[in-house]
Amino acid sequence: MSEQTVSIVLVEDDPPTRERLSRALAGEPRFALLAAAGSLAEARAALARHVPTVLITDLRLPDGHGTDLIRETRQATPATEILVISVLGDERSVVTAIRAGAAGYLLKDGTPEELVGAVHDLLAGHSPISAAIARYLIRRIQGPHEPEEEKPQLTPREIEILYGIAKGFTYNDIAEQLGLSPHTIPTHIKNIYRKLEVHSRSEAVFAALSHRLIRLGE
Amino acid sequence: MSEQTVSIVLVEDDPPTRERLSRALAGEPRFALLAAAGSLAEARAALARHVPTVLITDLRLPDGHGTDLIRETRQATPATEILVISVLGDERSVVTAIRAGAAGYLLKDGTPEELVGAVHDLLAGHSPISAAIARYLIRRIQGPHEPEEEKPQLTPREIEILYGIAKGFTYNDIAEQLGLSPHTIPTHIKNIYRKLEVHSRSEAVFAALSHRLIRLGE
DNA sequence: CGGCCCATACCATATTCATGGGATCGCCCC
DNA sequence: GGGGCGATCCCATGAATATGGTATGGGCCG
Repeated sequence: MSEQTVSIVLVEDDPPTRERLSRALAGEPRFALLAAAGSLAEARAALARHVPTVLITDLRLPDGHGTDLIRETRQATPATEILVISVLGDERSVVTAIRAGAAGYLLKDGTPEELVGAVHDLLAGHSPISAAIARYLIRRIQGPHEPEEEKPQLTPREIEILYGIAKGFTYNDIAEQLGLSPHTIPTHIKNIYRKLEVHSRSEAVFAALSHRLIRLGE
Repeated sequence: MSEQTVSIVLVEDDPPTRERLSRALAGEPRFALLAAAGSLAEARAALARHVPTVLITDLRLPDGHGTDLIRETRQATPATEILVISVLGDERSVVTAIRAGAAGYLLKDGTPEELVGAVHDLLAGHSPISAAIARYLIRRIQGPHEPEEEKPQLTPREIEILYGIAKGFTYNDIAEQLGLSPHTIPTHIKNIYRKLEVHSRSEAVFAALSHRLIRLGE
């Protein structure tokens, strides 16, 4: 990727841990630790002076939350890769931090080698993630464990008509598009209403989208 | 988690690689390699006989695709943890495999220790993921890089009314709910139509959902 | 073959909507 | 202080909708 120096800003409130992480980073000659902050304020001050290649930050800080720092850094210097190192392994923390712009997330139980490796991963465009964390991401990707809820099933024709309704067409428009008699449309719509348990076009659109019977997309 | 034996089925078409992985797993006394299959057919036969604790599989197989195996196994024996080991690092393969039910995904360049560690991670309910793979997941979580498309912006009042429409309420219903005069509703709706460039209630609901002005959820 | 469901077609009526007007009252900003 | 805009209110009319019927033909399946 490059033989150049990798500048790093480290944010970690616990002094012994901060020391430990600093030493771990110092083990790699190419790494230049620009600053080691112990609070959000210190971190902001450091980031105002330096633009690091990598930002390594804790989430729980004495004067605020690391996700704010992540968001700010993403805004100010999007090229900076952000690695979270935290003891917080709950889903909310993880997802929030990643949404804020973190590219990696390690739990605090790693070895020095793992930390150095993680930074290298980041520079290679990869995303070092502790296995315990990754499970959350996997679950997110797999989607909300659909309990195969019995969705009210509509016939293909009814689906077509629903799309017509969603697009705001009138009965006559729909009839013309589908090559039907205008008198046929109300019957289909009546059936749709019954199946979806609704009583108006707009409610039907909303319900159909909720049940994923039709999809968004213009 | 347990001191019991961990039964494993391995699926990998390349004989030397299969040998290498088998040996890596054999290094752990608690692991019992039930079968080492070289094709989808062999894998299915093995899984018909055994129900392993962990299934380790390649994606590209001579007689089909590993994701099918993953899907089948998820269906048949949901308790089996599934680990993908593949050279395929593209986003499609990764996401498809995970959606199919894989709980871990390693690239094929790992050390024997990493493979054994990954299996232990799986048993602990974690998700071992190669850093190169994880970047895709992160990006998915971070959401479709919103191009900050200027969505037509509605006033809070208009949003409220839109929800009313989506739920199928009539003008009078909405007016009553919001404590407004029934005569006020049409005016708001006219404004909504203008902003969304639509001409009916149902189309407005559809457009509003497309633009994420209102959200699904009953 | 008889039954069930989908798709189709038609009629009638009361309700609701869409849309054109016009109008008042705050609030913010230049 | 004037202009813009959001929010509110009111009226009127024609168009579209919701909803109750009834009815026919074509598949599919036991």
